[in-house]
Amino acid sequence: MFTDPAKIEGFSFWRLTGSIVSINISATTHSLTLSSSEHSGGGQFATKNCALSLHISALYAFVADKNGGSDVLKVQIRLMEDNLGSDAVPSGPLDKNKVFAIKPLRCLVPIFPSGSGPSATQQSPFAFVAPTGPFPPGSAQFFPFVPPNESQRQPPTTTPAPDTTKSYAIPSPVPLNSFRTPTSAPPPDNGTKVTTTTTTRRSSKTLTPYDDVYTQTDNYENGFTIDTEDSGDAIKRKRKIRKTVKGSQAVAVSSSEVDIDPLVNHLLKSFRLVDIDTILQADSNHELVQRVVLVYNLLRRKITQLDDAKGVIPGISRRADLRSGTILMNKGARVNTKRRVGPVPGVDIGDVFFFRMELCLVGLHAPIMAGIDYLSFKVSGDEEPIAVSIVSSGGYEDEEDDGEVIIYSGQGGVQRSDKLLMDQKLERGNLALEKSLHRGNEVRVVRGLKDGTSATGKVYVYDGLYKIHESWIEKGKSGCNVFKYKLIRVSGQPEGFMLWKSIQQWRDGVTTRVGVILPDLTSGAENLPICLVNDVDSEKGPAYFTYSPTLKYAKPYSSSKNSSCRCSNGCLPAATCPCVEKNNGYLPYSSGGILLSHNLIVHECGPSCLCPPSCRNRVSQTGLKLRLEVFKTKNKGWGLRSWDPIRAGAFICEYAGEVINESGIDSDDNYVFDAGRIFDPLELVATDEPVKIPFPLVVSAKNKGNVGRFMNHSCTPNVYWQPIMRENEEEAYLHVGLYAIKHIAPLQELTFNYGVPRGEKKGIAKKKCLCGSVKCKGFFY
DNA sequence: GACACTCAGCGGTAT
DNA sequence: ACCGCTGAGTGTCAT
Repeated sequence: MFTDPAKIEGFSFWRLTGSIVSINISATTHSLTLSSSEHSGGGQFATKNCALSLHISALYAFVADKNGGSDVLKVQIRLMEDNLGSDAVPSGPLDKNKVFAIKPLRCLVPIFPSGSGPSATQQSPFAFVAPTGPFPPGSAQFFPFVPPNESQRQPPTTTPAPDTTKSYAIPSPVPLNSFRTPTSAPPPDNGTKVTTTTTTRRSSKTLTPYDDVYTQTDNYENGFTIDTEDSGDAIKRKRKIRKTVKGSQAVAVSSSEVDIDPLVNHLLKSFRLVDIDTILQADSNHELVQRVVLVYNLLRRKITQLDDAKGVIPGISRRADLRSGTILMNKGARVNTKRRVGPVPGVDIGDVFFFRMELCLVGLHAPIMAGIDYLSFKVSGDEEPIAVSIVSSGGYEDEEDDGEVIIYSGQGGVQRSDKLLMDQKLERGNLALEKSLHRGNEVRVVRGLKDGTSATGKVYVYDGLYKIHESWIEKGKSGCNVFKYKLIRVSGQPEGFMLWKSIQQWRDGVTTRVGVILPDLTSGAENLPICLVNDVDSEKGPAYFTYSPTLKYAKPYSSSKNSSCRCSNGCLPAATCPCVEKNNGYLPYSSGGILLSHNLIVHECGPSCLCPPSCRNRVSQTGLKLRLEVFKTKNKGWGLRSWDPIRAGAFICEYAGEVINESGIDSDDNYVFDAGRIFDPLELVATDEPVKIPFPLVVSAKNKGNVGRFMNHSCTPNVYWQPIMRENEEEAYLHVGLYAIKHIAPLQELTFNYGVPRGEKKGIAKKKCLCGSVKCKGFFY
């Protein structure tokens, strides 16, 4: 019981002015959150302005007698007083015996005892660091901590100023500690270090979720009323529950969506994404996540291709990324729809994504634009947002140090190019981050990075869980207030973004890749170097061969009446050129060089076409775009992988070598590519036709070849091959293009399915498959 | 080719 | 209704 005035000594008081919207008090976390609002125009409340969170050692609340007909809440707060700097705070005569009245007033003014006051003698286990700095240069103090100016001190005319000289009667005080549930225990401290550096503005102690909250609402005119557990409906917000249209109920808003509806249905059916709830019981989350992203990209690429063919039509959306996402969402083809704190099933650290929609579809981050995803927790009838994930894309002025720390800027403030036009407010995502700071909940972090392999694109890397350790307000470039949050990665997680940093350093030559045998095994034959690496054993390299980036034809197949194009600026999708027509009227590649659909044959422009080498229809002819490396695998000899992330549909490389006769296949040659083999059907298109090639093609890369020869077999590959035709007027050259099936994170091994020889081929022995996939057949040819 | 600028876009939240 | 660390395209500028 709080009866002895002496016990108040050593604690700070806050005189609470301003129109307080809510007061949340957690007996578990020993924190107090006061939200103040501003009376904005139109007689409405904007619950915007400031919230203040403090760690308190004890708090007592009382309901006083009726004061002029309305209840008046009187709150006495005791704060630990360590580090209180008397010069930075308004000091003055302070009667510590006071219990202050809280009424709907206009601002929040801290009052600290003078420096000569007695220091805290009761050491609380809860650290309280005074909100008085030091603050970094250029930063502003959090609003409530700024010494108030006179206008702030002035109470509004409509409400009486708190009487700080008059003592209130204290009717039977009830310590809030009594609200604590007896079973509530402190959370496990997941190795998170409690930082108490001098710059820490808040205690970074891990906090439990508020399991017990004393909630209060403000109706402004009538003062405060105490909210009991079951009377919070006034502020209950009903969450809108959207019904997703499932199954055959097509969305078909626009005519173009009607066109692709059969394709969508086919994709969903062949990828078994029709009724995810049932499927989930049998399939793993991982597989489902993969399939959703795969289907999304197939659909997006197909829509892009269809859009391209139509040309630019003003007023018609070209956002294939959004449209394909919407279609899948409406069909219910998404996973992890229930938003959650912590990891998302089926998504691993290091997974890459290329569109915000993908993050949404797999349940990693729901908003398609906003950087902060949060959800509301029901707390005693009130709702309080907590952040669950952020996307750090460098859109604001973020900084990061070693890849484990992020200084994240809050949202809002109307961002124009790189400047803020107004102060950010503690609302929405910012408020959620603030709450998460005190709750100490884990926040998923997605790093948005520039995709070096694409001119405009971005890559999103899931970097695992972080915790918010600090928050403060800074003045941005344009002088407006920006909220800043310091997030530190939870330790013990697999490498995520750090890998990207390492790769960047290898690329920049800052650090050397461990185990490099040759910096460029092509000796300059390709336009990018290909590293030879062995960090597994002492083998010095693969058997000798001659590097040749192109396919060597002894004699081309003859072709009749083939037309070449005359597109001097390169072939365009909407134009009618013979090369586009050969591809059934669609240019096979996107402007970024991504294969837009799976084709029976890709007809690229040939040697006699008049288009430049930069033509969009010459993707496989312009050399490597990805920084590849040949590396020693643990148990499969040498393999191939990429330093760059790879988008689904991206051209990786050709399978180069010497074209040989079918009959000339050497049984000892492990570097044969036979286009005539039977390949597992790819569920990539709305067709069940197997790949047909116009004439046999067998390539041996034993003596001569390119990086393609190092790509190993897998029963669940991430790469597939696609016949590419390049024609002259009289000659036809068939090539083997290797394309990414799905998005591939850096340093993941690139594999394709080697296929099964047709009929009984002598000398081609089964080899033991070591791909390690759950669907491994155990052998390959 | 590196930005600056523009704008439609849509799920989610708040009103 | 409003918001937003999109994404693609176009325009502008300094190399």
